Amino acid sequence: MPELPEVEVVRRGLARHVVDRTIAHVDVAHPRAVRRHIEGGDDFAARLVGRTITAARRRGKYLWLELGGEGADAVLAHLGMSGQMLVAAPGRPDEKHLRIRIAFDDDGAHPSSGTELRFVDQRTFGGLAVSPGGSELPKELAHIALDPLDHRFVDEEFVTALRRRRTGVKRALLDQTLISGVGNIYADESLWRAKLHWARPTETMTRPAARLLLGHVKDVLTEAIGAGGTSFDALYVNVNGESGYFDRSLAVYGREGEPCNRCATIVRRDPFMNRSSFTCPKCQRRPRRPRL
DNA sequence: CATTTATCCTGTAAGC
DNA sequence: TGCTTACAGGATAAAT
Repeated sequence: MPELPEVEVVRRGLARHVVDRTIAHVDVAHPRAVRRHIEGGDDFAARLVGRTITAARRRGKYLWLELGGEGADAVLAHLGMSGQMLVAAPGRPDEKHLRIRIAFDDDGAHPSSGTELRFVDQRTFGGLAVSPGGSELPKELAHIALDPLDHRFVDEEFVTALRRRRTGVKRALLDQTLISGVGNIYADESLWRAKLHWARPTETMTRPAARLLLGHVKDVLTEAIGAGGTSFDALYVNVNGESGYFDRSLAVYGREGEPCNRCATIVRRDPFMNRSSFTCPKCQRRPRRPRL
């Protein structure tokens, strides 16, 4: 599932393969993939043709491709649960869930000349849209907090904001308006490293405890990027179709019934927000007054 | 206003 | 074997 590390790996692939290339054709095969582009698929395509991609950027789980020329618009993308950005040879057979195809007008100078960009998305929670230019950050992302790997992220502001919340610590980690980029997998991994239960009320966390948690969040995200991301359900791949291998380093996520790496206690799974939370019941004590 | 819940979607796997 | 059901979960609209 694409969280910050997976999106960052994809962003790096896009920076390598499509930046400095000019768009020649755009085919929208499924309207749902551009549902956030209010003007529709035809307008989406028309706005891209002839534009040159000048940069690939990311905040949290969002990424965007900056477009040169008038307007300085951007193609804003979210991978949702199963979105893939694939760099493919044009002759390769279409993927079953191919949603958008972007072809380029290459003169042979770019190392990736001749390839096309495909947005493939099985569960259709992801999508692309053109975001009007004029600001450094696409305006649709104004409510998305800085992610913890952004150099502008201020640790002490996060610590203060976290402790001001009146909710469970995992809910807070998943709140993209508080800290962006963390999803279910890395939330569980960070909490395990910090020895915190997901239902721990944020208001009971000390500042040092919050700092330690944040440090673990940064560590796990950084390590996962280094491993090429987590391909737990094989729906996540990089732009070349390759899986990441951080799943081998997961301590609790998806390990129900297996022994904790620290104390060998059996990892348990709890229902949480229409999904699951994985914890070691010994390392991560359930609070007396849990906030679900 | 702050917080929580329901909803979107499809493929896989478990259960009967 | 074949059908039904549960599950995966990010973002957001709607509800509390």
